[in-house]
Amino acid sequence: MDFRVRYAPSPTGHLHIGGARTALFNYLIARKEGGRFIIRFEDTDQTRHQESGISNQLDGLQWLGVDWDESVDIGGPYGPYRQTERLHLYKPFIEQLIGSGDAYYCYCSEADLEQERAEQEAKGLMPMYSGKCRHLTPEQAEACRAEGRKPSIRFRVPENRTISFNDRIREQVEFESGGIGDFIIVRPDGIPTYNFAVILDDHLMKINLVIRGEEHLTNTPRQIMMYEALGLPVPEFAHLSLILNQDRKKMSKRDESIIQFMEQYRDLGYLPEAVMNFIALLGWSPKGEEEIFSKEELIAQFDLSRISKSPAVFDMDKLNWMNNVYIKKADPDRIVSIALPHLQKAGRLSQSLSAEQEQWVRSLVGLYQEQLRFAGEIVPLSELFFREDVTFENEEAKSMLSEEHAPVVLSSFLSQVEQAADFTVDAMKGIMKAVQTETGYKGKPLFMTVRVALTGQMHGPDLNMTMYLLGKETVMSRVKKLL
RNA sequence: GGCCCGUUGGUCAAGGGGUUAAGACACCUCCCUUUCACGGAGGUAACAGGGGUUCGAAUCCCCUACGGGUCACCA
Repeated sequence: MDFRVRYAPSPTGHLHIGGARTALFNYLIARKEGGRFIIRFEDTDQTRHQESGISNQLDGLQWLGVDWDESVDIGGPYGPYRQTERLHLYKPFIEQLIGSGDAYYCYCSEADLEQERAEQEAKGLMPMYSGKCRHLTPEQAEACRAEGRKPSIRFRVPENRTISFNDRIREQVEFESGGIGDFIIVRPDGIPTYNFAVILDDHLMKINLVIRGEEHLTNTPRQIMMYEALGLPVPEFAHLSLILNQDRKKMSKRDESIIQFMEQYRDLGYLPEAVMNFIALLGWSPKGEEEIFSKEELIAQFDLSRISKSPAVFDMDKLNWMNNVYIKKADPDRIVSIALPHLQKAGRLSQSLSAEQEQWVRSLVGLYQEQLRFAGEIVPLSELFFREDVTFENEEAKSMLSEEHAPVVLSSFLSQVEQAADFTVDAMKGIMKAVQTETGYKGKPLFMTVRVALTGQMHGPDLNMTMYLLGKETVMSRVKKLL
């Protein structure tokens, strides 16, 4: 039998970390097992649906490096791939359930239900549908219709049933049907609810393993009861634990302690392969000690049995470290192309660059490539190249220039720079060497003096490259101001 | 509150009856370097608590605590 898994998001917004991980795990297992990965959209809630949600999800996954075999854009043998286009497919199943008595019409209005809930809560009971429309006589039903009430359809939850299933991650899980009230499967407007549509779609699309978030765990017994009432085979389930924020709370959409959407990572200059690698490690751990994996390696290594039951806290520090690992290894031109827009957006560079400027940017980004945690970080890191005047970062830096050797070193340095025939990176070495021979200073007194004079900082990237990138004019004017 | 799931260093985590309880991030120290970053070498730091079972429990069972999920005409 073909191995088929799916990611079934609701198209309400951007691709979230949790969704990305669910999609990724489905994708990895599909590729590993030589199965098919399907993306289907659960858009039955008309009030929340956003048209852009579909492309947000797909674009986010594409950026991450996850591809799919069947979905709304490329079609497939079991389409359509959005629920609102599948409404006609659900009809026979609804009729079957009504016919067998496993589902019934319920004429309660939302106001009725709300009142019922309020009464239950007042009595200290937990809200659960009472089942009062279960045994409506034809006359009562007729009366309701005469009042203009439009019925929803509820699933009749069997009494005294224990529903147990073997979750691939959580192992044996059991629920009692007594704790589950009859739930709505079709809204009065004829559109099925998620819990109902999802089982039909999974069945119709021949999904045999459902990998999804833990928030669906308690939906599972409902779904199993429906599969059974319909006489359909029940797929396997694997429920992934949640991803928590750094306060160990479930990430809420408004949570600002964590960057939650793929789009934001892309915009900040994270590398998709790093983000994929990192997300894969959220709740899954490889066999050995290696943690850096290409997509191909992830596919080869991935294994459902190594998924953790406990929730994972999203650790931004580690993501940053991992992204830096990938940036260091990346082709410099690629990092330039990601970093450049950040510099332009910050107003450091104009939108169109001369060939010379382009070369300059290449060197600039190259200077910082080893330490960038994400490409956007180039803006704060390279600040010293863009400001008008040198400002000293602290008193210690300033005092470097009041030492007695400072004027000696600087005036020698200035004349060497003035005389320099060319101002290439290699030429810088010669200049510093000449200053050394002329003044007799070397090491820290020499280099630190020049560094502080040019940048105002005691720490910074390679000095030769810094001088070269500053350019002859800037170097001279910065030194002159200090003499 | 009922039901369900979880709990190994600050974080991710390995381990599944006998281990000096891995490894990674972060942090600290040292080395490299004019400095920073990178890199390298070390270091601090954990089985939520209590009962069992067992010759022996981080590993198995029960209870408690804590965290989370869910109880919708949301997915």
